[in-house]
Parts: sequence; structure tokens; C-alpha cells
Amino acid sequence: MSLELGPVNKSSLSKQVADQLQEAILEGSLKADDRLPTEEELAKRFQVSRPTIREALKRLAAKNLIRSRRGPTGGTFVNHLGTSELSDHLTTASTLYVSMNQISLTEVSSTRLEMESLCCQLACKHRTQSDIELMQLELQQQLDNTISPEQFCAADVRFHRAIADASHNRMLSFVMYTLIEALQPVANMIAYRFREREIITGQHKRLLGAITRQDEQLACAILDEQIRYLDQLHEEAQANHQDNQP
Amino acid sequence: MSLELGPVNKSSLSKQVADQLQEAILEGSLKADDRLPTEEELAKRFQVSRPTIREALKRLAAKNLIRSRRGPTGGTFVNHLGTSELSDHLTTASTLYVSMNQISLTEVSSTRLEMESLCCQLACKHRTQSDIELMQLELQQQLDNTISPEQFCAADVRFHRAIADASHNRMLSFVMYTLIEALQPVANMIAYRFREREIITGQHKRLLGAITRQDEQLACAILDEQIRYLDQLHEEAQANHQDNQP
DNA sequence: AAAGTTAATTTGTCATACAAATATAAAATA
DNA sequence: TATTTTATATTTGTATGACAAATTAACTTT
Repeated sequence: MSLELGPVNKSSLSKQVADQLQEAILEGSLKADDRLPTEEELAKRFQVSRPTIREALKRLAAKNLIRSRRGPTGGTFVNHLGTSELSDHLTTASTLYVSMNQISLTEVSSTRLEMESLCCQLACKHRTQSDIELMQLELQQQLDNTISPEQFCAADVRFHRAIADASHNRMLSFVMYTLIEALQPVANMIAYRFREREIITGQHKRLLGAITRQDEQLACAILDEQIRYLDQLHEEAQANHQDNQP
Repeated sequence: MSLELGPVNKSSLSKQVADQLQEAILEGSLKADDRLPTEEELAKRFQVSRPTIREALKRLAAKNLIRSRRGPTGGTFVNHLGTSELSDHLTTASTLYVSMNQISLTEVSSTRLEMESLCCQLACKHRTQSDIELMQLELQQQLDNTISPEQFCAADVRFHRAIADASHNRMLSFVMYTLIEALQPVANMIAYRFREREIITGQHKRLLGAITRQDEQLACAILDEQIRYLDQLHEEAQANHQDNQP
């Protein structure tokens, strides 16, 4: 008598539940804005306790796949994942990756140069009026000398994201978001000094002009100039840092 | 008398705990392989109950930031995030993003063409002997006609990842992993037919040769050929699909 | 009829207990 | 004595039950 012994479920219950729910979302049987059963209901269906269900839901919540609200009309709902919803996710992932693996700035910035050049080329071809207006808006904010370094950085991120979006290639935008985040630590340094701010915003102004006039070559050249400039600043900062603690 | 009223903590306790721990990991005070305090200990420190702590830990576990083991020497440990550890994370993100936003294959494949070309160029410059051996290994598996479609796909993924890694630019690899995953649905179709398998493996064989001989132009040309071929197959499949259900 | 009040529903949190895994130390056996 | 077995302590995993907080719907009161 040979029993049908399936491979034992080694992973925890909460993980199994989470995986099943994620599969349902990914596969399409749970669509965006669908409401899941209540936690109690899920517990009954999966034959586990409510804490276990909750742990599973938190796993999905961490991935931004679901959201929860209390109350009678509340419950747990499937999120629709837009670029911005995913950005949290990407931010932590790419920031962590860069910091934990001590990836050299050369690697990040050379990758970014290539990819953002591509974005610029496509942006020159496909940019719409609203793309340009968005970039102008972000640029205006950077020109305001009264804003804090944090605000300057945020506006910088949004400006570069706007360029990526102007390519009208969503996959490229998606990937580009990752890179922009990964370079934030460097951008942070700059925002504290007015001299550097001016140079950066000057470059942005020219870049926006080039994209508006659909001058691909010029746009790429300015981009190259900016990234080289950032590299240089970073190198100087590192040299100082080494001098200070030998 | 004006009290210092900080903004009320609207988010749930488990989220706050998770955010604090994540911040500690990101900022570096919790390094890879560090062991966190026990759940009970954490509960005491954060002044919350153990279930709450557990929900927080599950959030981090979902992001692959930590792992847990039972027993006296067990506990919860900080993961070191390598490219492959993060790929789970990004895989679901990118797959979901592509499927939920109905991103056209044109967008994905044009992005991939540009980026993988870049990988190829760098791979030609910097590939080591062990890079080539790894690619050969994966190619061998693809040549085996007895393997299942799933195995073929997996080997295909690993082959392309190996190219990305051969660029020796970790940021580029990281980003490329996302794109490779996003195109898996298409690759899946192919693996079921022997004729297509042969064409793909033939291309891979030539590609590997070009990279070995450091012929950048040829490598890029072959890559372009493969991606165009995949696009064509996908278009045909879609045409058939539309014929079948008008 | 409009406004406030209560009740019902659902997630959020807590407390406690026990199960399961796993390493260490002690004890029994060859 | 060496080895295997057993006990034991530690830590995560799971279950149960209860209550708190938020939020909507129905109801009551003015």
C-alpha cells in the first residue's frame, strides 16, 4: 500500500495563504477594486485562524497589492498598480540594493546616462503639450530659492520622472523610476548648496528647451553634461571624506 | 498654552513598526545577517503586542528583507539582498504592472532591445571566462530536447540574466532582470514548439560566440534579430487569437 | 424634514495559551 | 568511554477569544 504522499507543505500557513491570494490577483480572478471576503470569512475558507489570515494580508499589503478600510462598507480591496503606486516598492528595493551591495556610482550613473538618453530621444519625438507643461511646473519649483533641500530633491525627482513619462513608453518609465531613485543619495548632497542648485536648474532649463524644440542631439548632450557634473561632485565629496578620516 | 501637537499617527501600529525596522535596515544600524531581538523582546520595546510585531515582520518578510527560523539559535535575521533575492520582489511587481496596465509588447520589447544591446556591448568588453562558462551551461540545457517547456523557459531566463551579469554593471543587471521577467509570457509561448526552440537556441549559440569573440556589432545584430523574431511570433499569435473569437 | 444618536459591521489590537521546530545538555546504553 | 537517546529550553508558528476604533446605515428626536 503506497500512499500518495505529496511534498509536505514546508512554508508557513500565512505564506501559503498569501501566495494563493497573490496568484488569484496576478492570474486575474481577483480584479482591481474587487473586495475580498472579510477576514473571518477567509479564515473559515482557508481553515486557519484570523491572525494567520491577517499576517497573509499584511504580506500583500507590503507589496501594495491590497488596501484595507474599517467599517461596514470597509474591508480589503485589490489595488490597481499604477506607476506611482509601485514607486514605494521600487524606491526601497533599489535604494536598498544600491546601499547594501555598495554599488559604485560609476555603475549607476553610466546606466542612467544610457537610459535617460534613450528617454530624451523618445521624449523629443513624442512629447505632448501637457508633458512640457508638467516639466515647466517642476522646474518653476526648483527655481524658488526658498524651498528646503528636501523639497528641491523631490522636485528634481519629479522633473526627471516627467522626462521619462514624456517618452510615452510605460515600460521604459517604469524602469527609469528605479534608476532615478537609486541616484537620490547623490542628488541629496547637491540640494544643500545654492551654487550647485543654480547649475542644475540651468541645465534643466536648457534640457526642457531642447525637448520642446525636439532637438534630440542637444538634449542628450545636456543630459550627458549633467550626469558628468554629478559624477564629478560625487568624486570630490568622496575625496574630502577620505581626507577627513584616514 | 500651545502644546506641541505632532501630526497624529494615522497609520496602523504594525506599519509603523515595520517602517521603523526597515529604516534601521536601510540606514545601516541593522546589517545583513544581524539577528533582531525576539518577537517578545520587540513587543516590549515597541510597547505593542506580539501579534502586532508579527504582522510587521511579515511585511518585511514579504519584501525579502528578513528571514525567520525557529529554535534556540533561531530568530529573525536581516537578509543580504543580492540581485536574485530582489528579483522575486521585482518580478511580481513588473509582471503585475505589465499585465494590469496592458502595456503593449511594443513598449516592452523596444525597451528591452535598447537595454540588452547595452548589456551585450558591455559584456563583449568585460566578459570573463566564468561568464562564458555559465552561458554555455545554460545553453546546453536549452539544447536538450527532452526538457519541459517550463524548464526551457527557466534556462532561457538564466541565459539572458547571464548576459546581463557579464556586463559587470550591477545596476544594469538589476534593471535588466525586471525586463527579462516582463517578457516571460511571450517566451512561454515559444517553448512549446520545437521549431521555435531550435531557432532561439541557434540565435543563442551565435550570440554566445559573438560575445566570446568580443564582436560587439555582431552580438547586437543577433540580439536585434531575436527580439524582432519574438515580436513577429507574438503578432501572429495575437492575429490568430482575434480570428478565433471575433 | 433635518439633525443628532444608536446600532451594526469590519478591521485593528491585545492577552494568553499551546504546538512545532531545533539546538544544547544530560542521561542511559552499548 | 563513546554513542545514542532523552529531556529541556528557546523561539517562531498558530489558535482562541475578547475588546477597541472607525465608519456606515438605520433610527429616533426635535
